[in-house]
Order: sequence, then structure tokens, then C-alpha cells
Amino acid sequence: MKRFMGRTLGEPTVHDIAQLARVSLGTVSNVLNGRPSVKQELVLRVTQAAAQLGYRRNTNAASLRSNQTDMIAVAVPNIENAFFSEIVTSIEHLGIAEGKGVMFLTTSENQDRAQRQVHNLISRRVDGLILVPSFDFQPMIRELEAYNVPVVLVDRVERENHFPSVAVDNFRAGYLGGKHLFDCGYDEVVFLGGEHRFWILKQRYDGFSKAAEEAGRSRLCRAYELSLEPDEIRNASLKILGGKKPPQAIFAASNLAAKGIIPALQSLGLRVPGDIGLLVMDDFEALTLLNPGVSVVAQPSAAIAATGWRMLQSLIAGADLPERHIRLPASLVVRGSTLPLGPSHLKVQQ
Amino acid sequence: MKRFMGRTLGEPTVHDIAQLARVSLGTVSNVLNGRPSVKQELVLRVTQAAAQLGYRRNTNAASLRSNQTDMIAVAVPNIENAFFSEIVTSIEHLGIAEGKGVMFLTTSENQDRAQRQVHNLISRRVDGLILVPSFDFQPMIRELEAYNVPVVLVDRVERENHFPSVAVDNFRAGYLGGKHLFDCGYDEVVFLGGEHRFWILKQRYDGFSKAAEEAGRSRLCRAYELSLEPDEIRNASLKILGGKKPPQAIFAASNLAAKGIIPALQSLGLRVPGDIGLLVMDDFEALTLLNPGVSVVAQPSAAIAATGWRMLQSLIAGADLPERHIRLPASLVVRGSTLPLGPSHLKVQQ
DNA sequence: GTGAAAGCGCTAACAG
DNA sequence: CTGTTAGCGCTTTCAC
Repeated sequence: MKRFMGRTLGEPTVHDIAQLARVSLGTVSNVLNGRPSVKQELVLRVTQAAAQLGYRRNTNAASLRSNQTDMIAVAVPNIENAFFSEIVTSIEHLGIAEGKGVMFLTTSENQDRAQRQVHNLISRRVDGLILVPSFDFQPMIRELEAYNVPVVLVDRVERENHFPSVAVDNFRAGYLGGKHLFDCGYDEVVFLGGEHRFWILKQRYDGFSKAAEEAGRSRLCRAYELSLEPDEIRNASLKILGGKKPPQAIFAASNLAAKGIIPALQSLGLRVPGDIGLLVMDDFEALTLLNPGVSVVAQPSAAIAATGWRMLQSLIAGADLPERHIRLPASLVVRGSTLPLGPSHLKVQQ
Repeated sequence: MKRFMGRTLGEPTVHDIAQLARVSLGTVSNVLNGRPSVKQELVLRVTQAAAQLGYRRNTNAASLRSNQTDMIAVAVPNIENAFFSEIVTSIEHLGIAEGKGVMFLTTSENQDRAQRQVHNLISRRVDGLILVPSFDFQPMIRELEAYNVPVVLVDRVERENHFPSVAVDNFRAGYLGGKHLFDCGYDEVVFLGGEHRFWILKQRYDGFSKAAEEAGRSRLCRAYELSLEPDEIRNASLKILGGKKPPQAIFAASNLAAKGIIPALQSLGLRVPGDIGLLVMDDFEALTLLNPGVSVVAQPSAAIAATGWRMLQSLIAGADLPERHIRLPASLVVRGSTLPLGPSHLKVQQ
């Protein structure tokens, strides 16, 4: 077969099949798309001809004509983060199950880059987009509104969202975590890494804060907003935990925060849960590999993905969404890093 | 704007631009593709018209006509595994830097699923494919050969490969790790998880084995081939390590193996490096979060990705590859899980 | 039920 | 340097 610039030239087309099978173009198309109303014999002739020629469908041409690609795009900040890679993997599985294609891209939390990337896929006429935005993605979202493309926002929702959205209920997640810590008997708890530019992190803090109030311990609890960079969080943690009066427990606002806090804990020689309790929002693998395992407030990532998928498919089908903004419940997974404090309060049952 | 089945109808086309800007189709195309030979004034008229209409290019149509998509596909087993997610991320960055699109898919180590997925992308006429195969992907690879699509194999290479390939030098990686362990003074070392269906894991073992021989300790070293499932590896580790004569050190053949070994170590109460040394092939984040950090033989994932990318671009350009099979060197990262043994051999300097 | 013809949106070739 | 024309591979009317 001849090649030119890396592309295969003179590939067999429906035309060639029609000729070989001695049927017309329309029939070939009908057979290839599994339409029922074709005589058995012709089906056979066509499929055999196709196989014989080594025919492979040109989906781009089909999309051009039929004006639908059966592809959706998924944009997440990165896939290093377990939560996002689970979302991506779940959606890919859904796509396979329903025979639809899925294209991924990562935004690196960068508006310009994301906009270019998304633009690229949109220009390939994906049927819709599932997007995990960053806090400054307004320009891109505005553009998507203008293009009138079906979009579902996932995870990083804002107070108000133009597009439909699905995420964990962050307020209740924060509340759940806070309640667990106070139920354990921890009085002084630090909520670490609740970067307020991300509305969802603020929500987590607000939930935590409500739990502290209800437990009558709001005076003893502090919050530290920090960047999302584990290194910065690590340095800050070192200061907070290395002071003369370190808190009794830490609630990490995100898995990124945890990645800064854990090394800090270790380098200070603070044992968990002996010296300090640790609870993390958003599970990831290392948390189970640590000894003892770290307790978490886990997000239902598969359910979030499935809900986002379903919403997008409805949008694509032109249906109305019964609920435009869905919030799913988080769950508490208690491992060894948070323990009920005994009567003497800093003594640990081990 | 009207919508039908989720698609936007009546979108502006080059035609509309030509009409509004009062130029011809060819000129519009020239402007839109940044060809230099257009009068400044017309460029302006065209770009303004495009903006005014909210024009967005239909890349599929362009690809159909120009017979090149400027897109490549990348297929990895999964993105939960840090090595693969790094490969994917690196390639995406390269794509952005060079203005080419990248599409990902995961194979789940499943030949049938992979074949369907790859077929799907191939039918969209990607310019080439970067593939991390599984040991039983021969049918798919055969199909790709028939289609004459540019392909580069990454990581999971076999003894003989039809397509060009790039991977870490697994034999030398195994040797490097083994040598480090024997230099530390460990006599009895178990190489765990070297699933021989994966030729690269066997290579790692062979390298390790050679180091054992050179150190005169081959009699004391054992190897266990196991599945890639962390759970199975965990159970096997429990047996091996729980016996009356556990080895002095473990060399985990892969990060998957490590994910089974580490929980086993913990549930047996074996301390690292106090009771036993641990070295892992293939780095991942949890290894740095553990205390002490786990020593690894690290793969140059970014370099592997970059090399694969470069090779594929050459192939697509129709150039010949100077080297069809590239093997990159691994590097040893010593953290706290492997320590030089003192004279009394099981005593640890801490 | 099958065949012929038109055209999706774009680019490439060539004429002016 | 600009305009016209043809056609990429497929699907989709609409006759038959």
C-alpha cells in the first residue's frame, strides 16, 4: 500500500465495496450500519467484500454527513489526582458500554490552555462536554455558552452555574468530617488547605465550621487557606504543627493538602494517631498504604461520573433535566488515623 | 440557534464568511489557515466576518479533505498506574507544544476491548498510535500491521517487535536494583511478582539474577512469579514473609507488586528497614509518603514518552528511524527502605 | 427492498 | 494574489 506523509493512500471505500459486491452504494451503507431491511444474501456479499478489501470505515466522513459524532469530550485538571483519574476511567467505561466514544484532555488548571484544548475538540464536533473547571475558567465557559454546546460541569462547581452540574455535597462532607472528629473527642482541630478561591473548598470549611459550632468547639478550631501546592502546604503545616501548641487533630481539605501535611507530620516526628489525629477529604491510594491507614471523607467518584454522563446524554438528546444541579453524599471511611480519645483526652487506645 | 439531537444546526460555514466578507471561498480558507499570501485588508475582512458570525471550524471536514488529522492516539492499560498516567501527561504536553491533538484510551489489559477502542480511533484516521500493549495483544497488533498505520510500542515490549519500540532497559534495571541490594549486604533476597508472561518482567528478573550471581549469592535468592493483582501478591507475600525463614530483603518487580507487598509487610508487623529491606521497581507517589520512603529503581517516564513521540512523528513524516528499538536507562533512588547492613548483618543503623 | 444522485464543510488545484 | 471548481467518504433522500 502506498503511503504519503504518513497517511495511507487509496484505501478502500464504500465505493470499492459496492463494486466488488455488485450492489449499490446505498445498500453498502445500509449493511454497514446494520439496518435491518437488507436481503440476507446481499448482507453477506457486502460484508465479505468489505473483509476482502480490508475496508475500514472513515468515521470522520460519516460524522460530517450525519452531523453527529457519537463522541463526547471530558476535560479534567490532571490525571495524576486519583479523583480525576477515577472520573475519567468511569466515564470511559460508560462510553464503551453505550458504544460512544470518549476523548480526554487535561487542563492543568490553566484557562488559556484549557480553552485551546477544548476548542480543538469542539471543532471536531463532539456531541457534548463534561468539564471539571478551575476557578478562573469563566472565559472558556462563556465561549461554550455562545457555541451552544451541551456541557455538564463536574466537581468544581460555583455558587451559581450556567450549565448543569454534579458534585459531591461539599458542605455536608465537611460537616460529616467535622462531626466525626468532634465525636472522637478532639477539641482543637485545624482545617487545612481550604483555598477559598475554590468555592467547593469554602463549602467544605463551612460544613466543618457548622459541626464545630454544634459541638460547642468553634473557638478552638482554626482554618488555614493555602494554595493547592503540596509544597506550600507542607511548609505551612510545619509552622502550624511545630508551634508550642499544636492542634489535636487535622482535617485536610483535599487530597492535595494531605500530600503536604503527611510529610510535615513525619518530619516533625508526630505519630498518627498517637500524637495527633488526621482526617482527609477525598480518598487516594497512599492513604490505605500508610500505617495506620488514614481516615477519609470519600467522594462517590463513580456515581459522580455516572450522573454527569447521564445528564449529558439527556442534554444531547434534547431532553430537559429534572434537576439541573445534583449534589451527591460523601461517606466517612474510618481507618486508623482518627481514634476516640479516652477520658484523659490525649491518651490513645491502641 | 436551533438544535436537533443535541447538535447545532445551521452553523456558519466558510461559505457564509465568504459572502459576508465579499471574498471567495479560497481566500477564506487561505486566511483561516494562516497562509501568508493574502492582502492585509482581506485578512481583516475575513477574520472580522468569522468573529461576527461566531464561526467555528469543522475540523472533521478539513481532515476529510486534507487527509490528515494532526491527531495521534495513545493507548495505555489504565491511568490509575502512575507510570502510565505520567506517560499520558507527558505526551499530551508534547502534543500541545507542537500543535497536535492527542486522544487517549485505556485498554484495561483486555485484548478485545483494546481492539474495539483502537479500531474506533483508527477509523477516525488518527495519524498514528502510541501503544502500551499487554502480553496477549497479538491479534490487535496484527490488525494494525495490516492497516499500515504508524505505530510505536511503549514499555511492554516483547523479545521481537514488528513495530518500533521504546522502553526502559529492563534487564539493566533489574541488575541495578539487585546490585544495590547486594551492595547493601543483603544475602537472601526475594524477587517478587515477576510475572513471566510479561517479557519485560522476566527481563528484570534476569538482570537481578545476574547481579546475584556476580555477588555470589544466587543460591540464596528466590523469585516468585505472580499475577499482576495486588491482592494475590499480598496473599503470596503473607506466606513467603510469614514463614520461619523470611528473606532479608524484597525486590518488588513492579509497582503493582509493591501494592501487595507493603500491606503484607504491615500486617505481619515487619518493620522496614529494621526487619527487612524493600526495593521497588517503578516509582509511585505513595512510596515517598511512606515513612521511611521506599527505595526504587525509577523509570524515566518523561524520556520514554518523549522518545516515543519523536519516533512516531518520524514515522508519520515517512522518515526512517535510525534506531527502531530504544532502551533507556533506569535510575536508582535510594530512600530509607534499603540500608547498608552493619557487621552483625541484621542490625540497622538508624 | 434496492439504486441513483445530491451534498455535509472543507481544502487543493488550477485558471485568471 | 484571488476566484472557481472539483471532490474527500460517507449518508440520505427519493425514485424505482
